[in-house]
Amino acid sequence: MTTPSNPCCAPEDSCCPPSAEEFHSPPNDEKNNEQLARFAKALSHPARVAIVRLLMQRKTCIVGDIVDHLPLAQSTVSQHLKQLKDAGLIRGDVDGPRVCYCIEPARMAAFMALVATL
Amino acid sequence: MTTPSNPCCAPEDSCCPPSAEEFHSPPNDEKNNEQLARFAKALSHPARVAIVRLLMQRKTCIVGDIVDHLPLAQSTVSQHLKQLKDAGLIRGDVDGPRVCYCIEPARMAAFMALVATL
DNA sequence: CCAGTTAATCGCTAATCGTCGATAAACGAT
DNA sequence: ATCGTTTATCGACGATTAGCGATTAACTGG
Repeated sequence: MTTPSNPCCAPEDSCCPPSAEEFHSPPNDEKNNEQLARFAKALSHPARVAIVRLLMQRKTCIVGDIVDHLPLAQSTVSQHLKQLKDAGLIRGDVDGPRVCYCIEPARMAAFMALVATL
Repeated sequence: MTTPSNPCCAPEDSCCPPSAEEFHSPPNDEKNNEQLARFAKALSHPARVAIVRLLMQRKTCIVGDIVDHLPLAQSTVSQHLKQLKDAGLIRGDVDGPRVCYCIEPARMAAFMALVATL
């Protein structure tokens, strides 16, 4: 067991500064399909969907708390986080001994926009 | 090579009658995550995204034509179609020797709605 | 009935995924 | 400097995916 529900960041003051990233204009269909597939693959497992939901609800970027919220081993959760990070949907900032994950809003918007183009 | 771009159905008069399926009210989060993951997994490959796009554009439900539009073997395309069908995103109606695939609009809407809940 | 067309299924191989326990790496506190 | 905490990474294993050619099944037209 880890620390008993100890949020890594202040609830309102997020540890992840908002990255000012803009959504680029959509390229050709080919690239669009690949990008959408990449995003979709990142969300193709219930645990990863749950993680994204968790990060959307709690703006603070917990990480050990995520493990507590899922019925999976710490290493497994870490792998899921890696996949989400590789897809660009979340970001992980090192904060002392812990790592704070948070949503990458621009990428999330990009994903939703791509879904809307279907 | 198959028949040279021979649409299986009349362009405007679709061979797939509109199935009057309604979108059920969203159950708990657990189920939502699983359902969203299922949809996302179906779209987690560029070829399957391309197929869905194709079926959205051309309302007629081609099938051999899909193979002509993708750089994949017929058997591979058939597997992708099966996955999309298993996820409920598309439907296949037998029309003589051919099979007409088309979008399942209610499921598509359900997917988009789930994505919007993130 | 037979030949041809169309799509699905069957093996097969290589690659990736999901999961875990164990270990390593980074850090704060003592 | 060492210890405890936290997270990432490393094997290992079984399950799944992606791809193909070959075969089978279903249907139509002579």
